[in-house]
Amino acid sequence: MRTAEQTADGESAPWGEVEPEAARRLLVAAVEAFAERGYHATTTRDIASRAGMSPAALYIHYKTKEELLHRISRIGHDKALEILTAAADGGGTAAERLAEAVRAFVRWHAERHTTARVVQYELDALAPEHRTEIVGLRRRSDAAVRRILGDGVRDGEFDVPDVPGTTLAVLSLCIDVARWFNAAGRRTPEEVGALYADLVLRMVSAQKE
Amino acid sequence: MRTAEQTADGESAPWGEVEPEAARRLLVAAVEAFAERGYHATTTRDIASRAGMSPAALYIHYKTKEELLHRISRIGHDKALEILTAAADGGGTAAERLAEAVRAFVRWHAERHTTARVVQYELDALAPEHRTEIVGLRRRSDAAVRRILGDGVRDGEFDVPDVPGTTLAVLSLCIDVARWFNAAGRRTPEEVGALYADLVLRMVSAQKE
DNA sequence: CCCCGAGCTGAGCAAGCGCTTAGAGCCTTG
DNA sequence: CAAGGCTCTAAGCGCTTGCTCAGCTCGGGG
Repeated sequence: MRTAEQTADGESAPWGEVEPEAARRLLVAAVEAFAERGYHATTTRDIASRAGMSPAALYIHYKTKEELLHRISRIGHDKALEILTAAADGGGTAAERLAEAVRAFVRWHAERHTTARVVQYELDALAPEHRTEIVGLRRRSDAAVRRILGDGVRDGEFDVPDVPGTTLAVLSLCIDVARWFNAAGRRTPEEVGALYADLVLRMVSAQKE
Repeated sequence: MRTAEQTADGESAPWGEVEPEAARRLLVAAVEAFAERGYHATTTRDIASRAGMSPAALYIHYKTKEELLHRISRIGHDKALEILTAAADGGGTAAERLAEAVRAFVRWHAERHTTARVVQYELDALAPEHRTEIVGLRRRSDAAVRRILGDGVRDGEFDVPDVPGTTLAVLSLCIDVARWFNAAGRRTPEEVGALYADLVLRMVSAQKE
């Protein structure tokens, strides 16, 4: 039986897997604080007070401030990898799968840009052993996109002279959405996802003649 | 007569305009430290010792640690704006000017990725009045690229349904180079610049039929 | 020869940091 | 109702932070 992990529409809630509730409140508070000020500029007192608790309460649920960051980074990277492998393994032509990968990945970076900012820009603040773990997940994300491009080239759908370089560029374009996306701005996450899927398809498509 | 501002080949040296020499040494040390660990995680003691001085020496040349960041950010943004306006105002077709803008802008982000990382990712650490000044420079950079795209659409060279959105995507793609570029990696700044110029041209080119 | 201002250092201050500890409150179990 | 365990708080420890200040050094002008 699932509880907090699932919402009515069946989509997984952002931090449903974090239990108990006090630990989740602290983690959500940490995501907001890290995204706003950065990991190093955020104090444990700030996190605790956002969660409505005393500074000491944090250490009942997490050993260190870095463990909080690691949990956030791990969950976020799992989600990112899930989105990209789902698109890579999905049905359809390489173009359809690439468009879906970019659309969904960008949508996640825009919709959850608070989380994504921490996930993408605080890697250096992780302890060495945690960083190598996360880097492994990132390599698998890279492989998923590279596979789609490779399939498209093989099937003659795409014209991509430099597959690794283009993979890097596509992922880079999507990731940077977390930096500039503003929830109060004019574009919705869906609109940005659609725009970016179109731009990426243009980057890789074989020219008609 | 120019001195430290110019090298033998006529290209401007990175921090030539910073005088006297001790102030420049401190600034270069700060760029390295900020890029490696981030502004908030860098101590004034670290900056001073990298420059071979005592912590107190920093405050003879700069009022605060934030003033150092502001000077770095200002010089970096001036350079970025100069690169983009030079390309926008240069001769040739819109496609040639866009390719040159991306090539030069990416090359700068790769070659000087230490500086670029501080310039692009430490905006939030600036004091409010310094931030608004820098945001103004960034808007002018945005306008330079938008102008090239607008010219290309007007002349029928480009097919760009969403000019502001595509401007954002092009700049975003270039800026993110500072995050992932590794000087020890396989690609040279020139190679990345050429690859990215090609990818961006594909994004905006009218399809042949 | 002495003085002087500029550049720099050693020592250190007040504030804030991550984290610990002793114990209070309260829910569960028998 | 008593015992035990879990969650949380108030207080604070040891340390580091950005920054200050009295004084040392040293090249150039009277």
